[in-house]
Amino acid sequence: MKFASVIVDVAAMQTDREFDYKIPEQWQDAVKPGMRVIVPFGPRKVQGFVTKVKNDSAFERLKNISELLDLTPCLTPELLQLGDWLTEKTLCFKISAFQAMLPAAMKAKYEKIISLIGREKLSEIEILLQPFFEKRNELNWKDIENEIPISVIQKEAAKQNLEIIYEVKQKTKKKMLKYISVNVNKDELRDYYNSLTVQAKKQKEIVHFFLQSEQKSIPMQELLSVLNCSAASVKTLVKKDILIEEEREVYRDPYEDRSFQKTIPLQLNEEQEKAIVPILEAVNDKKHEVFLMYGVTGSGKTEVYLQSIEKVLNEGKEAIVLVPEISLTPQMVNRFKGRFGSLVAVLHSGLSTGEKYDEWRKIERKEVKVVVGARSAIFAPFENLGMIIIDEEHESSYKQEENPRYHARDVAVYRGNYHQCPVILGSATPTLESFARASKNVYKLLTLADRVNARSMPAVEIVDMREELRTGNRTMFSTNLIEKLQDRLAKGEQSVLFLNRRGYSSFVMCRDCGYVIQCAHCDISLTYHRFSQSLKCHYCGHEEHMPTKCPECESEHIRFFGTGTQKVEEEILKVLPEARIIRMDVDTTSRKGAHEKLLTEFGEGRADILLGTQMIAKGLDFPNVTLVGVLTADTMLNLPDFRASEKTFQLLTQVSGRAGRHELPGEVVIQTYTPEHYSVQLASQYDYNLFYEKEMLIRKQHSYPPFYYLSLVTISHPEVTKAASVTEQIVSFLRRELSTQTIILGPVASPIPRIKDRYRYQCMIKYKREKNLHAVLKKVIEHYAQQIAKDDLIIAMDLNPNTLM
DNA sequence: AGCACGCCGACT
DNA sequence: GTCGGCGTGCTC
Repeated sequence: MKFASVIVDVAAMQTDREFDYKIPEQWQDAVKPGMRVIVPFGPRKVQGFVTKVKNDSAFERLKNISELLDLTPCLTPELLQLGDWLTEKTLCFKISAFQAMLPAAMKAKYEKIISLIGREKLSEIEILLQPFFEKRNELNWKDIENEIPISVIQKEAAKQNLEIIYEVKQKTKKKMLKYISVNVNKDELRDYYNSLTVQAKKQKEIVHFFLQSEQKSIPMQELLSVLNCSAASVKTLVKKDILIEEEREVYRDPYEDRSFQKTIPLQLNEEQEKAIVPILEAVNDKKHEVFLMYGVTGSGKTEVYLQSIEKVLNEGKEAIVLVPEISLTPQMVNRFKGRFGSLVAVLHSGLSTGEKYDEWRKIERKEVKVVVGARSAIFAPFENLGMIIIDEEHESSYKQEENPRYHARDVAVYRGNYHQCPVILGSATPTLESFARASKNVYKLLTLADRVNARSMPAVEIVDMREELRTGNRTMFSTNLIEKLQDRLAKGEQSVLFLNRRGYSSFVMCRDCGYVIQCAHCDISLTYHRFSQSLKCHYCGHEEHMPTKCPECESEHIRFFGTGTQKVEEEILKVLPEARIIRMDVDTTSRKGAHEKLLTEFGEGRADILLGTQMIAKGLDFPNVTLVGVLTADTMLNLPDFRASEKTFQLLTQVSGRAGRHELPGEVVIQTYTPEHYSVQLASQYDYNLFYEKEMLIRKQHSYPPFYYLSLVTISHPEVTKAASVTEQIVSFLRRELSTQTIILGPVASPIPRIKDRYRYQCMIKYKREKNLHAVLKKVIEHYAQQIAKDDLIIAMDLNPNTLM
């Protein structure tokens, strides 16, 4: 008799442990750790992951596993182990860690069905229920839960008139297609063809098709349409065992109808050559090393990636490439598919659940060797990993902002160590954390200081918008920028205008009394949405009408402040009426494929100006772009975020890199209200090193990363006093438990003190070495487990948070 | 989490 | 005397 330890799909403190089950006889040899199963759990059935298979169990009254969902484990031994690590490092539930590693399609869906036990009993049951069973024997719980009191159903269930069935369903199935293939050899087939009479015309055609065809099998649909015959005649042949019918899995391929221009490795320049040598060495020596490839925009990092991967493939190994969601553009995909063709799987949020699942299946079945994808692609179930690349290493989207709050960079280092393979972090503006590690030789620094073909970085001009205002220019464009735009228009060159929306919202304010309209449930101002003429809250979704007069003073001078891309577009057209503008923001790119369409349009020169938000900051490479304008450089600087300067520097550098990437020289105009700020100044001079030094000093002064590690505990509750008092208790507990060198700040109200009618307090922990931190924080959660479950208390823990909001 | 069980007040 | 409210505890 064999037993399985199972982690069940119930994300809760009390169920966050293994439960043992008996493995039924027929699956004794089949069940392996890492497989998904369906198990009875209390009165219901849930999905679970087998973590161990063993010969005994300490528990006595064991139940049987109900169903086995996988033929091969979907979690490799490595991923199972990684699950333990994730659970410990991010303080999440084991089940959440497992689910984060798999495509959403593999998460179970639960259904509750009420089934009538015998038709003859229909008259016995509650009159209320009878009409529902008039035509059918089964009802979906969802359809009746609001129609009939639950007690009625429970009573009938107790009387054995009804049965409640708990079903576990898969979100997405494999896409199956019916295939027809030949079941006999060519000679037999020919004999059979000759034996057919003239009446069997269609059958003859079908057999003839297979006789002259190279392929042994063909999708049913295709066969029918090619020969214009009916399914009946095929069925006849299947019945006679000449043909055979089978279901086969097919992939939903999002790139099916696209062809990729095959590319060959480019000649590397001296710098690239110097950078790739240690990488190839590490591959050769099967050595785990982390490389920080610090390469200015346009220095040809991607070509180094491609040639490194080529080496890895030649060694018979696999590679993972992470790219930020936002720059996972077709341009980027093309570069990888162009070089490695069908060996590449692509994983990003633009794909449907089914498409993502299919790409993942290609990885699982080892049909691809390279994965290009966003954050979660770091969990690709490769078993022979030879390299992990994280492009744009500094991007904050590599950190998941929900449980498990992991950073893909940390997972990459873990996996690199497991597989003893190199990890490459690439960026033009590395995070201070990574650059500091490179300075201490923890990471190996590879530098690409020049752009390929020695093109110079575009000249950057900083425009002081306060000065503009003083000279009477009240528009959002400086005279300088308008002149340059006009110039490009005249020359037929293109411009990119970047509107920094982060940290900036279009709030509504009364010009008479200064009243700002806020959300009723959150302490945050509402955002004006022109499209629906309404005010929305970004945190809870609350929506209300745009008022015609101020709710405070009844003044009619109430209007919205702030700038959306729509507004900017209108403003440009006032000054440059002949300009053709493409606008890119969440509104214009929400439809599938819209993003790509707009970029293609711009690339083909069908517009003069590309106007957009964050999403145009990186990856774009258009030869005709010679001007980049940043409308508001400093909106982020005012956020309560210790990384504000770093993010501003990164963004300005990235955006500047969009201009003059080809023959035509580029120019950049940065508009700002704080031109003297070092992040603006140094970005304009492309001086990363000086920025690094300056920012490091400030981080040191304030005990922020990379000098200290950071953890943030956020406590929320519907009552202010409760939230505050619990935070107070937690802070004093932490002060007792943690070392004296550790800095514990709080309790303080969160930067956003209330979200969805919940008051938020936080406590910040700054530490250098704190061996027991994870255990201590876990103790905190355990201590409040009761209140979390019953009293609507939420304690959120973020180890190494990206933002302090 | 989601469900059953059980204890208490309000009702036929 | 029963119905239904929610607090408590368990799920292999």
